[in-house]
Amino acid sequence: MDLSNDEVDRIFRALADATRRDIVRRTLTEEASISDLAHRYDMSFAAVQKHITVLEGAGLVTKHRKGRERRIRGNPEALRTAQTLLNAYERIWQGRIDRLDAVLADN
Amino acid sequence: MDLSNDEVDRIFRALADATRRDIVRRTLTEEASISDLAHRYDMSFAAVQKHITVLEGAGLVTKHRKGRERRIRGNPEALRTAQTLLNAYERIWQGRIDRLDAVLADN
DNA sequence: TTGATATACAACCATTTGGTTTCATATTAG
DNA sequence: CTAATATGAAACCAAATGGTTGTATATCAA
Repeated sequence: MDLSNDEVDRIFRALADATRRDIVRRTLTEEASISDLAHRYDMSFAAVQKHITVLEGAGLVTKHRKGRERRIRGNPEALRTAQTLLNAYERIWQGRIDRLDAVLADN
Repeated sequence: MDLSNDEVDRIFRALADATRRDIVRRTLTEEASISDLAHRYDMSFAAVQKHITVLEGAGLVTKHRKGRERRIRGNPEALRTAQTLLNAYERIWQGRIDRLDAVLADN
């Protein structure tokens, strides 16, 4: 795994917004174009586009071109990264480990 | 569990900062005063105090008075809340559930 | 070819965030 | 009592965030 603090920051930051969590949820089961998604929220196309950029930067979704569309797909890998992190904190609390080296890189 | 979006926002937001994650990590195994913690980071006492306020607002740590000190203790309960959330997304991806009602409140 | 649709991107704005310094107050130690 | 320590809280600041509108470009449909 081997994560930098910045990567972890980006993942949790991206998850700290209800619209973005909803985009992840939807695209985990079914990919969607940006306009598909933009229809669903009460904000501009550009705002949704920005949310998707944040999610992409955190690795929580991927984009791929499909004609004139960009299809967005949720990436369960990044979610598992966050889960692993939280599990590590849980193990710290249980006293079974005292460091995060197994998960975090040294940079 | 029954969480509002705002509560979830606050938890993930609080976790999206390396200093705050470190405070949680330390105080999960051993409580500490604010000055104890402030010593450890290269920033002002007030800055650390603010990070602790953010963590407390998210329920990730609790404060309790001990003489002139305030002891900070990590709260594994809030961590488990985040874990539960992420597990729900995992189950969505696996097609085993398609909603988050079990975890999220309707407000 | 032309018009409609899908996306990208820039400029702008208000609010929030993460830091600072400073001052006030409470508590403990001598 | 007095000095030192621990905390709280305000005022301030730069940068980031989350939204907007407007414009440009690419692709599809008729």
